[in-house]
Amino acid sequence: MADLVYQQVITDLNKRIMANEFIDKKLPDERSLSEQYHVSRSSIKRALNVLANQGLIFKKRGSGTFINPLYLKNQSSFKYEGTNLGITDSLNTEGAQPSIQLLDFQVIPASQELQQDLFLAPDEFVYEIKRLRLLDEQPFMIETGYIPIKLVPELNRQIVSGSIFSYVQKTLKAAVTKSFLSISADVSTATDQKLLTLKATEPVGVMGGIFFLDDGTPFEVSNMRLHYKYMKYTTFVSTEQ
Amino acid sequence: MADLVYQQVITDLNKRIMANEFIDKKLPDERSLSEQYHVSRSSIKRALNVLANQGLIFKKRGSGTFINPLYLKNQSSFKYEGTNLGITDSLNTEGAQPSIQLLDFQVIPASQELQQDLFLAPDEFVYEIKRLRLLDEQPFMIETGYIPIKLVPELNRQIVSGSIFSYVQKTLKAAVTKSFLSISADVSTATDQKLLTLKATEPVGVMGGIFFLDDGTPFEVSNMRLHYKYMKYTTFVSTEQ
DNA sequence: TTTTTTAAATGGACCGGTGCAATTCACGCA
DNA sequence: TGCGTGAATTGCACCGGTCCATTTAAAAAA
Repeated sequence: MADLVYQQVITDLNKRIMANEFIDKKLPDERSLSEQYHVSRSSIKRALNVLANQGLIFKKRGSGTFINPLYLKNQSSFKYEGTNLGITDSLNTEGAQPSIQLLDFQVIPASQELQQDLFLAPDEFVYEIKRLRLLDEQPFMIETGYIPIKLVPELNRQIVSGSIFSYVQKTLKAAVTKSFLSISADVSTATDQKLLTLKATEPVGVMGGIFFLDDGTPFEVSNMRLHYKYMKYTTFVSTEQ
Repeated sequence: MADLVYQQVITDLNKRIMANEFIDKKLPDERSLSEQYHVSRSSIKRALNVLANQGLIFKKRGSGTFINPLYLKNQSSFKYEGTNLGITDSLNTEGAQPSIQLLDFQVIPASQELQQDLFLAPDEFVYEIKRLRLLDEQPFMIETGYIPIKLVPELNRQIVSGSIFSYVQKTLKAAVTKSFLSISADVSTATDQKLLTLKATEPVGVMGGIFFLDDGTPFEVSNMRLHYKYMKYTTFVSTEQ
């Protein structure tokens, strides 16, 4: 992935953990790891912190560092798939073929709320992009996105029918790596039902997000309505910091 | 909160940011902050990293550190409330009066799935606790929790009618600080509709979680069905680490 | 004036260290 | 046998430094 020291340690520890090398569920102490890997203890700590934030290990002062047993026996319903922006560009498709159907594409003046969220002046314009996302022909998500035209002036129907994020990464050389995300549920509308092939009683999952570029520029406001069986957001939460 | 150096820096920077002290949305550089606060640059970096992970600031190498504008103008629909376990013990009640109604409380053998998730032997027992949570008399959540009896042998109806987590914190002196969390949506069942006063077409939000003690001991498996208007999970996500 | 080059500013990675706090464990005493 | 007590183990906070990559700005050249 990268040539950074602490990331190499992460990668290697991950391998060793998954290979069940630490039978007693206990990792070597930080000082030993520092010697084993020939890196400073700081770098070891950094690597371990990342793993702890992912819920893969637990650290206990005075006692040691231990592997989260639930990570090994992940035949359970819990399968944490690492950080993702909640966006389907980085979706774990698991063999299914993702596709996109463009519903609508136009340029409109930014509403007041969009002005705030995308940090725009009152007279600026945004693309409004409505898309239907499918997995193996099965529609699962209606996505309405708003992107300032000034950020990507040359957007067109063809680009928008593919992955916008990867297009941006190539042309602007700026990755979309951060987002505010809000997750809720809602009654399905007639449109939802038609597009997502839902029964009247079946709901949608709603994910709203503001996506940012590396440098903090708000890039897109997105509203996603998902077939309720396809929305499953999993995460590891820690109140410590 | 604590007497830790980097946390003091976080607290103070937070204040200064909210007080709009940095009019140009730019923070002093790390080396200056290090001098101002009379702490090492490492500690400054640590503090800034926390703030960056919360989405409050963005760092740009070679350029500086900038405040996320959306944090100041938070009159928008986005109001990020910091890390929480998704549990209502730490709920932002905002004036509303939370209460609990105990629906059911018994001891049962751990199912196979519970054995895995709570790391139990086949012959161990768990409490099954069904509770209805309300805000100002309005029921909003049906919660079914499973806790190994060996962890809290002296649990009773009275304790369970209040906050289990704060009871644990007092008696075991071990806080519940981490959780796997899974968020989805579902059609409401007849029971949901009755208890949460939902119409037949209205859905529930579903939050499933495994909660851990500080030391990594799986403490509780919880399944929560929420009135869909009360489920709103917000978070800041970054793919970098 | 415009372009190119150079230097300064600024965050990132990493090191190797000090002292401390929580836990564990062995040893000695009762 | 059981219970302290103290030493060893282990992670935590923090320091202050080196060198580097990226960005911006100033200086020099065209």
